[in-house]
Amino acid sequence: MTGKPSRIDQAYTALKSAIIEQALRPGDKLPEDEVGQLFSMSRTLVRQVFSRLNAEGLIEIGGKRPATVAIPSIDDAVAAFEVRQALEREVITLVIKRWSPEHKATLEAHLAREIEAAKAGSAPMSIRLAGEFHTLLAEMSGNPLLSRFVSDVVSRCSVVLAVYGRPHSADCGVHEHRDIIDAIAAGDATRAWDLMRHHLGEVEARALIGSSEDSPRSLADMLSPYFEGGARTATRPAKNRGRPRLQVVKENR
Amino acid sequence: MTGKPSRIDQAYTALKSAIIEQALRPGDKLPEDEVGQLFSMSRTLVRQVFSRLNAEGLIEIGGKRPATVAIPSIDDAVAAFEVRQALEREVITLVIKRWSPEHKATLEAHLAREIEAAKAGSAPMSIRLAGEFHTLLAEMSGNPLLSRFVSDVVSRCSVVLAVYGRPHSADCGVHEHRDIIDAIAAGDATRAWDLMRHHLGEVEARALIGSSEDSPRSLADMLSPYFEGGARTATRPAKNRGRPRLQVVKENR
DNA sequence: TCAGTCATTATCGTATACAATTTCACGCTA
DNA sequence: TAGCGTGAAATTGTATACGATAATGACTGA
Repeated sequence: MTGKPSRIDQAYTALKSAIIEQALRPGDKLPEDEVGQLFSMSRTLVRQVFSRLNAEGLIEIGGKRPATVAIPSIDDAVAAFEVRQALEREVITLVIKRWSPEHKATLEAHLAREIEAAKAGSAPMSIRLAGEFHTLLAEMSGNPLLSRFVSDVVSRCSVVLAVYGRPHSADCGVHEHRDIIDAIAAGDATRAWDLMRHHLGEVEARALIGSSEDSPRSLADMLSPYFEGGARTATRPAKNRGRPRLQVVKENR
Repeated sequence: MTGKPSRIDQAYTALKSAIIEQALRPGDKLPEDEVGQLFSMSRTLVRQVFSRLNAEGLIEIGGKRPATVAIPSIDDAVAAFEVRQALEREVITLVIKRWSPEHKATLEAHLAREIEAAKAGSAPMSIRLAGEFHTLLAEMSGNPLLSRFVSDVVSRCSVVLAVYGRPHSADCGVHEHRDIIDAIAAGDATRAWDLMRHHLGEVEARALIGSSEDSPRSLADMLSPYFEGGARTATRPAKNRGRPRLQVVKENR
C-alpha cells in the first residue's frame, strides 16, 4: 500500500498492537531507553512514538516517571463508549450514503477473516480484527477526520477491555457485525443504528459489568484504577515479579 | 485555575490563538529555531508544541520543510463540519441530561462577553469567543474525551474559516447561540439539535459559499489550496514581502 | 525486628551537536 | 532576457550530553 513505513511507524504499530492484543498489560512500564534499544532508535524517536500513543490514550506519559500502559478509569471507559456511539452513528449514516459493491466485498472479506480467527481460537487475532472492523467501516465513510477519531476511540475501548473485560469471547461479536453489514447494505439506517448501539452496548457490558464480577485477573489489577497512586508501597508487588519488564511482539501484519 | 502553565503550554496557546485569530495566516512559515527564540526554548520543546498543533490540524509538519500554518482543502473543510455536527449533537444530548443552573449562568456570562465583543467590533475576540462557546458547551457534557474532540474539530473549523471565510460577521452567530442555550435550558433536545444543525450550517455556508464568491482576500490566497505546491514559483509573491516572517501575539487571555 | 535516613541508581526533561536535505540567490550561457 | 546549473544558507531529522528528580535499596539505631 503505502511506500515506506518509517521506523517510527513500525515502533508505533508494534507497541499499539502489543497493547491492544494485551501482550503488554495495563500498568506495564515502558522505559524510553529500553524501548529505544529494542527498536534501534534514540530516545528522541521513542518520545515521538510515545507522544502518539499517549494522544490515543494507549499509554500515560509525563510526571518524570516511566511511561506506562494506560489504566483507564471507569469514567474514562464510559466516556469512550459514549463518544464511540455518537461517532459510529455518523459513520453508518455516511457509509450508507456512499455505499458501493466494493465496500460490501471488503467487509465480507474482513468478516471471513474474523470467522476464521474465531474458529482457530486465536484470541489476539480476534481482538484485533474486531476492532479493525469498526475502523474499516469508518474509512468507508470517506471522511478521514471521522476515521481518525473512530480509530482513536476504538483504541481506547480496546484498552478498557484489557483492564475491565473478561477474556474476549470471540464469536459473540461476529454475528453482530454480520447483521450490521446487512442493514447497511439494505440502506436501512435506523436498523443499522439500532444494531450498532446494541452491539456497542454488548461490548461495553462485557467490559463494565465484568468489572464487578469475579474475574480471572488478580484482585490487585482489578482494584488498581481505584488506587492509582495509593497501591504503590505494599499492595502492588505481585505484578512484575521475575518476568522481563518489557515484552514486545515484533510481528504485526 | 490550574497551577502552572508550562512554557510549552504557553507557546502552544499563543500560537493556537494567533492562528485562530488569523494573526498568523494559512501558509505562513514557522521555522523551529525562530519560534524557539521567540519563546526562549530549544527546538526540542518547539517540536512538542508543533506536534500538538499538528494533531489538531492547525499546522502542517514533516517533509523536511518548515512547519506551516495549515491550509485545509475543501474536502478537509467538509469533513470537519460533518464530524462537528455529529459531536455537537451528542454534546447537546449530554448537556441536557446533566443540566444545572450553574451551567446556565456560565453560558449566559459567556454570551454577554460575546455580545460585548460584537458591540466593540473586536473581530479577533469575536472569533475566539464564538469558538469558545462550543468548547464551553462541550465541557459541560461531563465527558472529557468528547470535550477534547470538540475542541479539536472547532480548531479545524476555525482554520477553515480563516482560509475560505469572509470576515467574521459577528452578531449573526450570537443570536443563534442565545437560542441554543434556551432550547437546552428548556430540555428540548430535538429543537436544540435543529438549532445547532442550522447554526453550524450557517457557519459552514459562511465559509464554503464564500469560497466561490468574490472576497476581500487576495486571489492567490483563495486559490492556494487548489495549487498546493504549484503556486510557489510565480504566483505567490505578494505574501510575505518585507514583513517579518513570523509575528506572534504573546498576549492571550 | 522494624522504622527511618541517606546514598545510589534508574529514568526522564531539556539543550545542544552533527548530518542530511531542501531552498534560494547568483551568475553563466544561449 | 529567459533558462539553468551550482554553491551557500537555511532548516529539519536524529543522536547524544548533561542536569534534575524520583525510585530503590542499604545501613543505622532503637
